[in-house]
Amino acid sequence: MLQRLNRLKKRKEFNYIYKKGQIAHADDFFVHYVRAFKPYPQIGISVSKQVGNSVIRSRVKRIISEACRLNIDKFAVKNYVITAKESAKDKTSLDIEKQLLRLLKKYKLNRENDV
RNA sequence: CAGCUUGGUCAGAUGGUCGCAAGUUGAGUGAAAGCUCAGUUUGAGGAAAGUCCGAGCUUCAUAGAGCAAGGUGCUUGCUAACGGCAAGUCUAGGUGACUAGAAGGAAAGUGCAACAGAAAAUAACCGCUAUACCCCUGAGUGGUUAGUAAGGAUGAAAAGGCGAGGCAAGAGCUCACCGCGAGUUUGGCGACAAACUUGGUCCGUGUAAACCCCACCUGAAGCAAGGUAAAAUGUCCAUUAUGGUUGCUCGCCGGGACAUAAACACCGCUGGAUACAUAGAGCAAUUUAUGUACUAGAUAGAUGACCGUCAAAUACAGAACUCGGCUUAUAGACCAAACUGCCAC
RNA sequence: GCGGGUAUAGUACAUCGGUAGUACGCGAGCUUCCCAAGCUUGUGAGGUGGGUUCGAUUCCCAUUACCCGCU
Repeated sequence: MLQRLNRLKKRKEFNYIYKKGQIAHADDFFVHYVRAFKPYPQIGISVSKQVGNSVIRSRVKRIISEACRLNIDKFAVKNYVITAKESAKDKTSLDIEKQLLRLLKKYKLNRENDV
């Protein structure tokens, strides 16, 4: 699980990011991102009811969260909302982690690229 | 041995690495609230689900009156309470163990019973008969008359069934057997059962999961309840008003309602009608006594990821104030009891 | 989390327990040189599973899906 510091909390912040942010796509999820409010990256995770019942949703959320936690150093200092697609329910944590890293590279969200 | 019925138990374990939440101990920092680091303990189910019942708790009046509305409906018991559970009764199903049942009242009243059929509920349309009676006639063989529910294609349902006697023809008209009703006695706390007696006006069919009647029960809203702290602006109404308490009437209480903005910190928040074991009471549900055990409490919302071993690790599924039930979903494994069939002795 | 509602033809809606109807749509025909409009005609449905009843879309129970309200 992510540290408390790196979580997004307020509904307002989520709405702001949905409204103003840019979108990056991967196979099983997509990411809204926008400039940071704080000097460290913050991540919120959203899994809609279409993905499955509460057990499956919870599992998807944890896997994504775990992938983010292990790679939190590689995120550029921005705010992110990661939304899971319906296909994410059968994936393992390795798959998700691989996709996340590829996405960060592709959209130049690595920390080295941050200015 | 095979099949079947019922009841119950479990719901992956274990080691390592990296994490999350809460409590707690220590250290650091800070005026304080708190924050950071290190250690340690604990951390999701049998249904946590559906939200179908019941209760606690909170607010409204102290929970009040009447009407309306809704629920339940065999008996006895259990329970804080219940639409739940247990033990029985009756009916239906099964060879049986056993299973299922919203199972009061149709003679308080109203409604409905399509199509078909003579008729769907005060049964004479057809048929049968001509004893008695009346009319007519030469004569009954006739009837704008009388008797008659044995027969009549239907229908889910047709006026107790079947046989014999009887009759003009028929008919519980009479009789035997069966069914049904009433009474008495016996057994049972009771639902009810058994035996006996008696009833032919046994001539009010079905439907109450149609309205309804009877008996019993229900004040309303829900932790987004509610409390503590903090709390800006505008508009409207103002005691014959307005709002709340229930759908209506009464009664009761209070200054209130709406919009925008801001805020959402803490309490409520988890130890209780609690679970298990033993002993006593009871057929049982349950209960009494004693002992032992208890440590989820989040708030964008904690239980995860990876690797190894156990033949295999896989079902349904994730706490959000708390309990008691019901209903629904569910891989695999195990235990106990009973029944039926076959084989052997 | 709590409270409430709906499900009928491809679509929008009706229906007192007794063969489920209307409009638009879709198919065919007529009309026209052709199309549109018009006329005639046809097609096609009770969310799922039980129960009550002679009989259920309707009454009762369970279940599934969808919608609405309370921040």
